[in-house]
Amino acid sequence: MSTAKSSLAAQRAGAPDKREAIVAAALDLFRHYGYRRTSMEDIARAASVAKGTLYLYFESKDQLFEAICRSLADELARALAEADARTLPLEEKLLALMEAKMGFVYDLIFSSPHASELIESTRQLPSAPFEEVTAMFHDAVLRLVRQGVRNGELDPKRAGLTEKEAAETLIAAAIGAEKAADETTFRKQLRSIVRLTLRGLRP
Amino acid sequence: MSTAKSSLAAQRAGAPDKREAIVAAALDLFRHYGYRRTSMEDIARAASVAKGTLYLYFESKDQLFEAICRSLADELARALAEADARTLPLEEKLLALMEAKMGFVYDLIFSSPHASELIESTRQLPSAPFEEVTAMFHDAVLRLVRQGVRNGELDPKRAGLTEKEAAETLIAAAIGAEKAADETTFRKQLRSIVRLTLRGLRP
Amino acid sequence: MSTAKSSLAAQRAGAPDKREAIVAAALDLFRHYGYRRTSMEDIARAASVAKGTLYLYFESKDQLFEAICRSLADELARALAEADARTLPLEEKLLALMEAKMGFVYDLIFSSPHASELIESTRQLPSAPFEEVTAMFHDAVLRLVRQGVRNGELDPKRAGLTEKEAAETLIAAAIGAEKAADETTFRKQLRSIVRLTLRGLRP
Amino acid sequence: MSTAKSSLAAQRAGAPDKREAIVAAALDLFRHYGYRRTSMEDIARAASVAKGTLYLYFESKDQLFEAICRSLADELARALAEADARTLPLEEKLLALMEAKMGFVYDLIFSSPHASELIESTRQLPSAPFEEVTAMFHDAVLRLVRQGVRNGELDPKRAGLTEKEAAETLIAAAIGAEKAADETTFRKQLRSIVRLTLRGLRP
DNA sequence: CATGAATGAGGCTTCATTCAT
DNA sequence: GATGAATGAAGCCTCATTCAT
Repeated sequence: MSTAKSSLAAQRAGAPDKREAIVAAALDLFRHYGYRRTSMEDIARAASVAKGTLYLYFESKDQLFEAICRSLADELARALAEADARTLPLEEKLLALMEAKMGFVYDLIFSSPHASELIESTRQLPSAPFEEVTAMFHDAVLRLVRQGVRNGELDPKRAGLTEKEAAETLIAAAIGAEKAADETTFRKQLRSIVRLTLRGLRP
Repeated sequence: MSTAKSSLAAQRAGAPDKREAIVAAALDLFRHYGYRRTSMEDIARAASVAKGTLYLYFESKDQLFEAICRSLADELARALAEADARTLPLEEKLLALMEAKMGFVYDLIFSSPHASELIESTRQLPSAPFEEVTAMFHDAVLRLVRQGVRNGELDPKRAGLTEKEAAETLIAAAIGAEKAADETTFRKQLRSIVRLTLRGLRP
Repeated sequence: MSTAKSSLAAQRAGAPDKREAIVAAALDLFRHYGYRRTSMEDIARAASVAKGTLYLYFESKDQLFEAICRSLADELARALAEADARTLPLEEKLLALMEAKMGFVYDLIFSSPHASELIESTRQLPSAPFEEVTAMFHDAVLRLVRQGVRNGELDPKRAGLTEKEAAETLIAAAIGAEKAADETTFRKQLRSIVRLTLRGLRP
Repeated sequence: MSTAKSSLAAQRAGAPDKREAIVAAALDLFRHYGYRRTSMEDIARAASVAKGTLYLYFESKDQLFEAICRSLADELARALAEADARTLPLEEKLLALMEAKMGFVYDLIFSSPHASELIESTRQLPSAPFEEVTAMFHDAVLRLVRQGVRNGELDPKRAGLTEKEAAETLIAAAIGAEKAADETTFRKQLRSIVRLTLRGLRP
């Protein structure tokens, strides 16, 4: 990711490269081996630092994990904001948002056999960072639904749903795609889910 | 401690009471505290047996976990078979199947804060037992879709999907409901998802 | 200490020998190397048990230490009670009490270069056990002083002290002997201190 | 951080300020938190220098501790010399010496809950500095006893002691006062001990 | 001289598993 | 079969010390 940037300035400021290296190494290991099967020793080795160095940047294994989650949440927020900024037809726009959100989860997390452990820990320790970006996502979908209603493209009432319920249902259904076994399946299922649920909301 | 207890019948069958007690205790603890935070000591205490006894019935903690999964898979299979045997209108029947499957996962597993850890472990260790019942479930939904097509109630082609793809999409979408925060939400979302996706498959 | 006593009964009761072995090993090591320079590993090795076994008998290093202090306090209490029970002339009786108390401290604790660390820790963690026996000791000396006054052997008022102050002063002065460099010096100094202070209290 | 500070004079002498600051900070921390609970990091922070700087002035944590002891020993030597120089009646003079010695220990060291740890370390690492001043103290008391004998105020033989033994006993008894729980008690007990032991040495 | 990031040995504790009774 | 005391590998974390800047 960061290739040629270890300028003197960066070095002076507490070697942020090292922090990044630790986060990267830890994320990689957590994804491949799970939280509990990854020891601080492993992380240190993977990041090419000494065990003690980890504790210069993170107070504990848990806090390192939390930092990773925050970092992931930030990245997800960026991807979502980008998708939200695009101007596209309804279905395309919804798909873009869904792909940003679910694809992120799928790619970075559920791609690993220990993803759910990551996600799980997410619920216990550092829920905050993810809650924020999740709220942002729900809001974007709700706005899209409202716009569709105004355009006459959608009519949630026909399906017995309020606008908000419709948005929540669209999201809930799309979440199912995260569990796809491979990326191709994931994209296909996500597209199908979006198409079917949108068709179900048509006037 | 326990010298002359348990009936002869129980004795003959290898004291199945004890094995069941262990499984029940372990399931309970795993659900409440997660796999890694539950020690064999805890399980033994909860099952009112000695630690060593656990190893008379299960080779290791992992194998105990696998046994739990098998037990859960059996229970799920029973619930699914029951739902599949009922005669109901298309939407009701699909909802019954979905509730059997997703509701089971939701109730028994996702209801706990450590559910995903359980599920995750599922993927690593004992995928087999769940794969079988999952295949059974997919088959039931596919049969339902085919029947709907024959009845003229569904037309996957209109949505650009084969019958099999339609079934997979219905399932994938419904899976999203598992993540609901509470049971009421779960049931509402599952119903909405089923309704919307089915509407999307109408001719 | 306990040579031939590991009867089956003893074994069954949680192998108290082992607990004693641990306490003995730990006391020895603490005395020779100090609390912080003695690792649980060292203690385990000296007691011929595995590291984990220590935690079957004591919750933590600190609690092991506290147990040692309690054990010492009990031993001291026994020695004091024994001395207090003897019938002797005033000076001899006082000396017997002092030797029981100061000698105990001297022998078991101050004999080691890390004694004060033991004592110090004593003040922080488990002061209770020692406080009790200390109170018992002060009480015994005070009773002795009062008896001396009744007998006409002592007259604290001549030195401007109440009976209680006289007792406290006798004790305080005797404490100084604990710091003697070797046992011979200790006994000689204690005797001299007792004699001089008692002479100072004569009518 | 500190670029252009400290006067040229200070610079020339090797910045003695800094060395003193370190010693002062370390003494303070050792007294409040004990040797092992005080990290080099803590000392550096309290002295407002970098951790590495400590090692420019002291080879190790132990040597820093030794330096502190030497510094304390010097201070004690000054106090003793001052008391020894005064012209006072026997009891007053002895009390002055005792207060200088025991009071110093009491104030600077036993005043802290970790005092004995300090004292203990004293015995291991840097006994030398304290031995010298201790010898000086014993010598002063011995001279005082001899002078008392010449004056006819004291007669150790009556108590069965040589002059040297009498001096050692006076000191040993006074040491007990160091353990007083508070300064008022300390002063009272020291005075009582001196009075009683001196009375015991009277002709 | 001064800095403080980096090091890594070493400490305490947990827990899955074994085995003598 | 049943027990639970014992084991010891492995984990997380601390901190005295070093060294490049």
